[in-house]
Amino acid sequence: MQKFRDKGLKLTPQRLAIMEYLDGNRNHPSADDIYSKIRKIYPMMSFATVYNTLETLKKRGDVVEITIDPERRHYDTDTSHHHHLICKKCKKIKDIHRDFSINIPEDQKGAFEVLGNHVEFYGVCPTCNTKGE
Amino acid sequence: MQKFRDKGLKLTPQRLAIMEYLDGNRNHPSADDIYSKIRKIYPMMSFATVYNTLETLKKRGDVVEITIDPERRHYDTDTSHHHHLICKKCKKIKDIHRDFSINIPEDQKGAFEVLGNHVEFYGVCPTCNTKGE
DNA sequence: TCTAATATGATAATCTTTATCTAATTAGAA
DNA sequence: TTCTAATTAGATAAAGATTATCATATTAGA
Ligand SMILES: [Mn+2]
Ligand SMILES: [Mn+2]
Ligand SMILES: [Zn+2]
Ligand SMILES: [Zn+2]
Repeated sequence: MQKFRDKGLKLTPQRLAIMEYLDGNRNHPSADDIYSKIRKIYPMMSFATVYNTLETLKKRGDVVEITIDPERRHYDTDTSHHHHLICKKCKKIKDIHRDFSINIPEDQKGAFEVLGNHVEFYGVCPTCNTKGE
Repeated sequence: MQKFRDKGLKLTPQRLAIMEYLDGNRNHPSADDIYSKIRKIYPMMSFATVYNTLETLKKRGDVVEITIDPERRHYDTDTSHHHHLICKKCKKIKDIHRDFSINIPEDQKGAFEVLGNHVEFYGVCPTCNTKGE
């Protein structure tokens, strides 16, 4: 938490609430997840502030945006290089920590400058599999 | 094209225009790409019909939805298993045909039923790299 | 030709995300 | 502690993408 007290980042109650919520959170929440949860405790929280803060944290590299759910964006506080497993039914996102050594064949890469990769595994989580039938 | 003339799919001029546009298209167009292009020739085309048709084609398995651009959904007529390379600047999407044998380590998979995977490579395409500087 | 089933498209509605702008707050200097 | 410049919050509007409604038009067959 203290790691935010620098680079001219002003600390406000709202930011602190968001950062506290995110700290150690491995659920890849959406903006709405964050807003809904926090407003219960801090009803003065605004949606705009959630987006503003996420934008700020993203720029600082404290949070990374995940494009894996077509419905909405999710945010990850684990900024290390890793991959994800998403449940097609409940959209729960799980981390996959493993360094797959995948590289694009030279003939397909051409002059494209490849900066990174992300593997999305998809399927059905144990919970949904049980409930389903 | 003739492959659509079955399973009770009614052929309308609008659908034919969309299918013709998609046939062999490797650009992973968005709904808007499709709509914008087609309306020049068929001004009677409606956005709703584009979405309706994409939904129909998706259900039939003739088209697959791609979640790689947080701004909008893209559609792929190549339904074989393959991966993508996206330019962070212009959002151009390129196919990567290669079967990476990636599997989730057992200890991380647990009881999760994994149905597939998709690798997203990202970087900067030659065009954007040149223009950029 | 007739008809049942299906599709179109105008329109409204919903949702997510971004933009604007003023009042309030923060951090740091004095 | 007080003051002030810079930043932030949040109400609100706006923008975009996608979905829902539903009356009208069209299609595929009988
Ligand atoms: Mn993660
Ligand atoms: Mn493709
Ligand atoms: Zn699930
Ligand atoms: Zn590019």
